[in-house]
Amino acid sequence: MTVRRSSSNTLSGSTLGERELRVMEILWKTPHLDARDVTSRLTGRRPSLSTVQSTLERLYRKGLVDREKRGSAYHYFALVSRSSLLARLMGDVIHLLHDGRMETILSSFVTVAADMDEHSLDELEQLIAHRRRQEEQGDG
Amino acid sequence: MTVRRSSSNTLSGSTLGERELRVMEILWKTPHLDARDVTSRLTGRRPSLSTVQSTLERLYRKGLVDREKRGSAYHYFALVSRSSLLARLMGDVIHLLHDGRMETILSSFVTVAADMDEHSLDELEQLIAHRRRQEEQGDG
DNA sequence: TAAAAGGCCGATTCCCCATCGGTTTTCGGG
DNA sequence: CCCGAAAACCGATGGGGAATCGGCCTTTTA
Repeated sequence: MTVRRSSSNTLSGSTLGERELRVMEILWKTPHLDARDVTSRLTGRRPSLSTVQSTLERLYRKGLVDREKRGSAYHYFALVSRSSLLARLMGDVIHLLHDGRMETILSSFVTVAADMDEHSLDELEQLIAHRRRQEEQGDG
Repeated sequence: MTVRRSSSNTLSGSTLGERELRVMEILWKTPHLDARDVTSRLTGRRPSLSTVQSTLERLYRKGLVDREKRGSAYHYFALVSRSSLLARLMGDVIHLLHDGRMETILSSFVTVAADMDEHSLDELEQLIAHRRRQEEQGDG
């Protein structure tokens, strides 16, 4: 049956797997670890060293981490912060469902924030104010 | 090689494929279509009817659409709105990267909004105000 | 230089989406 | 009530990415 397709999951360009996430968490907590260190810090079932190496390699190719040769082994460190990655993934999701109206997006923002914590609206306002100040300095 | 894993992409419970998204778009635009109608509204390369049926079936199982028998065929309609889905997917992403500090999340919100449109901060503020009014009325 | 440690590659397994063809069910008309 | 068409249903096929290792080659170092 002649079947032609490009990619099954065009959803987000920057999807991460479970293990990849765990590894990012470790690198955010403690930068500059080699594959062995990362392996030893994984909780629960420990995959083999080469498995972790593959994971790190994938993260490297995705541009989420960088590395340096230190002796024989690479030392890895996160290239994107947790909040950067969060922003990126949110951007992907938004781009995916964008209908042209900013109101739709922002409304969903507020919904999520409100559902999460009763004080988040206050914090959100403070952050907006902070952001404004930054923009005035650097851009205004 | 004995390999045991639960799921490769625990990223979001509600991930959608490309075609699934297209179909949702169509149902948001025009509710109550059967598989044939949906197929005819797909732009570009037209998959066969059974392909679209499978897609609708998957969306049905995911709880994103519901259906009613009308004669011999099902009529499908969206169960979640575009903005609901957006909120859901954002919630998934956030849950995934949550480090316990609300500030991280909200900061990413603002970053994304600011990157998207220079006026979005204003709109965001208005939405927060609107939300507050709603909460005061319904929640005291 | 030889052992050890690490990187790199290919093979597997899993899971999910996309895509159909073929079979069964259903429905409306004669 | 029976038949043919249309739809639903089922199972096979193929593709892609993640996770998982074993094994081989390279590099470090004692």
